[in-house]
Amino acid sequence: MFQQVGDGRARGRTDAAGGAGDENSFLGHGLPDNIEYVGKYIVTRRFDYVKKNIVIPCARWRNLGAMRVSDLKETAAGKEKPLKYVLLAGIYNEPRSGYELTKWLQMVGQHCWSVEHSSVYPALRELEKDELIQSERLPGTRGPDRSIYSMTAAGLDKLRAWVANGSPRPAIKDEQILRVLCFDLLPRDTALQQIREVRADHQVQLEFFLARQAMLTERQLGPLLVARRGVLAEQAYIAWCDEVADMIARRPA
Amino acid sequence: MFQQVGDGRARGRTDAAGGAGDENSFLGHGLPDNIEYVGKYIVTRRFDYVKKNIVIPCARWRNLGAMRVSDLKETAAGKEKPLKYVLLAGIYNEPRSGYELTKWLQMVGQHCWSVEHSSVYPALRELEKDELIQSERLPGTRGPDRSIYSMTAAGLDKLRAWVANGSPRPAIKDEQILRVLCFDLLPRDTALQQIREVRADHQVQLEFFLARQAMLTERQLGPLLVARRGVLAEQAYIAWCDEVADMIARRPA
DNA sequence: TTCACCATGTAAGGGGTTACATGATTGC
DNA sequence: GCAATCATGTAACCCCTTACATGGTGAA
Repeated sequence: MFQQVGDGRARGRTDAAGGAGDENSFLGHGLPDNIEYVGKYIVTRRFDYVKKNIVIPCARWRNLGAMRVSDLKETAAGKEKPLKYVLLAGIYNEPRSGYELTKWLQMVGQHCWSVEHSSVYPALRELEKDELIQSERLPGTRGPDRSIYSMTAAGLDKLRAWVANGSPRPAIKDEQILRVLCFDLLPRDTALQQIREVRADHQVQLEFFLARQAMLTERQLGPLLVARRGVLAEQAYIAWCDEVADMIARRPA
Repeated sequence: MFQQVGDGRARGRTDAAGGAGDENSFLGHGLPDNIEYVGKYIVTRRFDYVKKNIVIPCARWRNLGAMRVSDLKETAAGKEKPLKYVLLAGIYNEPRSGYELTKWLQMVGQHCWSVEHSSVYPALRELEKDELIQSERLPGTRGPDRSIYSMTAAGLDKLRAWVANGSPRPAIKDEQILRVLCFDLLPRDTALQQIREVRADHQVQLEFFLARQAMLTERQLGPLLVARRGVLAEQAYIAWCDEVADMIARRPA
């Protein structure tokens, strides 16, 4: 019940602290409350090994190391990769084909989770294999037939559990901000023109989200709020572009 | 000069259209203007193979296929992975160690390019090997010595060329927006509490960027504008959270 | 003495993109 | 008939995260 790590370097204790009576004690220390996924016992030697799903407060365990954090992984049960939940969310709002999900993510989902079609189709097949979604073959309005996916009861439960959880912070990769960081490397006019082009691109995005917002009512609260996020995010980006342009324009060179 | 693809399925022409006189013609068609990186000749059979760096307008080339788009890759010369430019940008603004760059990206660069330290150190070594940066060993103020990296002339040129280019659109992964999309799966109070927690987290971020903005002047225009982006982005996120909370609160269930 | 932080590294693996592939249908 | 879009798929590979690793310093 207490697995020894087989790398020959383990120097810690390997005896079990187990037994029914001391389920909450480990080598004399009480287990901290904020441990979320615990199989039976925890030993780790570094605070920074332990993030996000499993939190252990500090190096109190430092010299006890024999078991690895990764041994706990299996206890974080039923965790799917994020894309699967993204697809479940898309299907929940409206039964969709793989093609439609891809388009939806690339248009509407621009600002939350954009992926290529080559990731979507395999993920859908896995979801169907796990019976979280089901498919129906329908003739295409134009073009070939497509498989329309819809939720199952199990899928709905899974999605609900995911929605109830907290999110990690948004992960953003935006090279443009870093280019602006180095704008003093460029002649003023080059910089100005670049930021104008960026602004124009976000203006197009903004208009898309505004149009989408206008199509929706409070009856479709979820999609409306997602569109609102698009509007607010693009407006903020455009406002920033304007500030950048102003500041650059006032610059001497 | 016109490479035949060796998969046995190539059915196209393999004769060169080359020669000094017809540099801009190919099999009777003029090359479109919007091709950015062209080695010598292009044949492709799908529009959607061709993205971002190389743009070919349509299936006009469809039945000419013999060469693959990937054969063009080497012509997009000197392209490094984005992280390297990110690090160059960080070092350009101020000589920094790997540890400092990691911290900088995780704090200041939250909203543009956050990475773990295990990606940073190898990338720095590659940059140094290519002589785009140089390092100096300095005693740590507290803790062990560290390698402080600074730009070389070659690195500065490389960075300037990158800054002058356009950026791809920001890539964002934000699960929270998709959770909101499905908020009607949750009891109203659960949803409200979740969005309040998210708001609080972004409030903390906002205050960080406000403090940083207050530290900077127009003398350090780049860093100031990056901080401004943080402020505007977080304000927009908080405004969205408030709208979400309002809408959810007015909801019946 | 413990805790938190400083500072740097390697190995494995995951999740995603890119390139490659096919072929039907509608619109100009 | 060319162009664009609909619709789905596979294989290779890349970048980054996660986990694992070491060890010094300063504050309570």
